[in-house]
Amino acid sequence: MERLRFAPSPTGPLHIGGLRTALFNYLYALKNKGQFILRIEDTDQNRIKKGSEKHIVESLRWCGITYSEGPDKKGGFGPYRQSERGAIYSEQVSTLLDKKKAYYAFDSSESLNKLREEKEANGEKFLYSSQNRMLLKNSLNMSKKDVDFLIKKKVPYVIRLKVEGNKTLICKDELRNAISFNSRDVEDKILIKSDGFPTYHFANVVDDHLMKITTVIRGEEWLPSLPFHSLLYEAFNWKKPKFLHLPLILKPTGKGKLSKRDGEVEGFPVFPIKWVSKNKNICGYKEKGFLASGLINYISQLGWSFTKNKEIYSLKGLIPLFEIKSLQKGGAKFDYEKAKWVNAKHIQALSIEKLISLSDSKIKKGLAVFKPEEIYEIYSLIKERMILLSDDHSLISFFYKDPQSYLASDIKKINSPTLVATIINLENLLSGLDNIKILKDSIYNYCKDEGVKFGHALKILRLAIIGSLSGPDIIKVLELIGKISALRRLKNLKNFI
RNA sequence: GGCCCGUUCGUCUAUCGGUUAGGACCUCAGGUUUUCAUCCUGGAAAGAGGGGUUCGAUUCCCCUACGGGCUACCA
Repeated sequence: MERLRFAPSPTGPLHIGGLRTALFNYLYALKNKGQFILRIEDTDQNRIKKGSEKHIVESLRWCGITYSEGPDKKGGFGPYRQSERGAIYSEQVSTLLDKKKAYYAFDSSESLNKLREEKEANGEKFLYSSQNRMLLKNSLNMSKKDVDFLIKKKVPYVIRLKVEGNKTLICKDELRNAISFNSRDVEDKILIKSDGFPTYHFANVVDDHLMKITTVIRGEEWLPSLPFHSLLYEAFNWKKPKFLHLPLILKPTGKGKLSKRDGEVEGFPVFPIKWVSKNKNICGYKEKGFLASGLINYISQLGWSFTKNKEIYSLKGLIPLFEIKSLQKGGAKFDYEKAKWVNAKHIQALSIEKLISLSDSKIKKGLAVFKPEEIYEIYSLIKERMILLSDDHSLISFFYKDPQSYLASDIKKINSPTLVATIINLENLLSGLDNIKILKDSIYNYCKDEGVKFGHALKILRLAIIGSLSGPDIIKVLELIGKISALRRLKNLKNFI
């Protein structure tokens, strides 16, 4: 059985790159009737940000990406937070030490940094690797007695993997096939840090093995670590999972991959749901007015493709379609316009009842003066114009609130020497009307008689009623708000000009 | 700099050696709706460059260019 995992670090909010990784793991697991689990990789105590784990969990929940095991769920392979698995890592690293596949290193990070700088100044490169590990301060070139002495004296140390030099390593990526590296370029990376915590590399490999992960789907930024991870599996003599590295999601403009900071700059969200930290409150897709299904649908197509000339799918609908071979290798630029278009399609697929239930309390309060069937009518009118759920504010408020002002450019568009006269005529027409249902015909006939363009008359009416030159069917709006409100609004416009 | 990955319309993508290189977003032009929008029709728009292999290359190989990632006791 396939077992997939999403393994984020709680160093900040989950962003849409991470969400897509989670999504593809989820899709692949479900497509193969396997399991999808969540594991929190909190091995860097310094970078943990409070609230991150909660943000990750709630984002996934909002999106409907469910996992069967995780920090907040029981499972047979827990705990699911790496910070709670310390004993496991100590035990595992000691087997590596016993097998002489790993060694103690006593070099301080300061001394190594200095070495790196010196080498770089000469245009050279420093690697803690087979090339020069014998020149450094580690258990490979010390007697056991000296090593024990240093450890006993509590001299800080790390544990590194011993990587054999000058071997060709062929690693397999499910998307790119064989990738070859030379092991001399692979560092003896740290397995256990001096604070006793494992590094990402070590904890990740140990946990994937112990949690029986069969396929690892992660971002392309991990591709350079693949040879190291492979070597680690080999050092343990463990069976490797399949690896698949997803193309990165790129910034819409400029260079590089999309990062957590881009949203604020580019004017679109980068988090599924809002992120609240100390004195900041950053809006997410949910708050922006996206449907979870719309967001998921859009990001699923970054690095994958809309198949069969159909582009709108629910999360569930995506599952049977998911296939590794239909994944893209190159990075994909994020396109907010298209994301909105996809979202609009998802809104259009909603029932009116559902749409009504999704509106916030402010709107519900404003609409309280209307009868239920009228409210239904209002939402039917605006639904097709909605791109974001939050568009309801601008689309609905004029039903219960008179326009407060008009754009000078709009006034200019309707202005003519006969403007005031036309407004007065419209007022008269309206007030003399017994049945508002025949309003449209009355205006039409009036226009015909007076030689006024029907479109022009309706423009004036629209500006007066909703305060804008574009909006839903103005006749229907007028029927809903009633004669009294309409007359008041016409008067307001007349007074304004 | 080193190592690795990638490259089809502006953007997301289809194409499993032979196609008028298809679709979607965006955009432009028409049309329907006696108003707005929806919607419909149509247009513009691409194989980075150079070498091979082949009867034939967007597709396979090599080189170059460009883009990206990694290069921490961060993930």
